[in-house]
Amino acid sequence: MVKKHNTLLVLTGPTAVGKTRISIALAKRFNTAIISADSRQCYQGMPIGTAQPSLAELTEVKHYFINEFLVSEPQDAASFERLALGYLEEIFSTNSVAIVCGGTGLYIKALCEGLDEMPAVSEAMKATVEAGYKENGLDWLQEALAKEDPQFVGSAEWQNPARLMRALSFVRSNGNSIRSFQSGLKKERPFELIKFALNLPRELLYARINERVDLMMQSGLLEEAKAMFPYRQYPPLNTVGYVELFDFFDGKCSLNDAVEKIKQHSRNYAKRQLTWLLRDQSLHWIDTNTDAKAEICSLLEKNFPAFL
RNA sequence: GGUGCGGUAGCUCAGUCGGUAGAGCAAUGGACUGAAAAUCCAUGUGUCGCCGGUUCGAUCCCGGCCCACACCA
Repeated sequence: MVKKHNTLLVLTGPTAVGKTRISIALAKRFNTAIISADSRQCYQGMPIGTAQPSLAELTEVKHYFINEFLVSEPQDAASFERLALGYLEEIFSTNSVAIVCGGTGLYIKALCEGLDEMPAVSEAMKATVEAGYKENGLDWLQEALAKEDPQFVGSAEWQNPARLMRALSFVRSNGNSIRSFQSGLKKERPFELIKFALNLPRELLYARINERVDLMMQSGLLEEAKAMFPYRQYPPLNTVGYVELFDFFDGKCSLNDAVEKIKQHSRNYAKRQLTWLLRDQSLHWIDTNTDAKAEICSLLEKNFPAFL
């Protein structure tokens, strides 16, 4: 028997565009599993705020990287790349099609193109640098980098403390500039890729986001956030839907204001996702206003008749 | 009715010792290879409540009016 090429179907798009529903339909059609590419749905204890698939959906179709980790064990793009490649191997052992679905563009890029290999930075060093920044500010970070990592100076992200802290803790841990590891080269993957991005006219998307936030509140987001409140210092809780409610718990704003902020920040987030995604020339864009599933299938038929 | 405080960007406010004004948030666009639902960057003409007066010139000073809030009756 001739072995068919394994194929990874990627389904992405801004938050609340309707990815989950369509990914389930596709998974059933191909009788395969779904790998979530979502930097927040992978944690336990926040199913409502991160809009995880429902329990029914999760039993209907096998999902990976959903509800899998504690918020005290933060994941990142590199761990996702490693894990997802493992999941894929498992899926491809019995199936020639796999689906990745999620809105975290960097994770999808990590899986499809790979991240450059680089040594780890110790947690202790991260903490030291972060403390230094908190105490001495951005100038301190910039000056330290100017001295310790001249190669990084003039970086496009010279004002971005998150990037600077990583760069500084990286040189201090490894002795070399993080830049010397960043080749930007794409890795070869042992499977075909077909990438879809779902979208909606902006006004409609924003209306859906607003509605979904109200739905989350009706479904118990407030209680969920209350339960996660003790873990707020963990990075995964630095998430739209939780930080705003934490502010409410702190007495910084009314519940109503918090909910409005969640909507607003979700809209901002959707725009950032779109900005990232729009640069990816390999994406097939699909308006979910139309019958997205049919559109995807017809595109698949055209490009990859072997599947159907 | 009286007194006080205020009316400036979509919102909250700052400011101009008189030369037509600026922050935060929002909005819009953008960046982003180990926190990515994070983080960062760019973009600010608005009858400075209305009508008069003083002045070369008023959003700023003066008078009147309207509106909001607080307190006193």
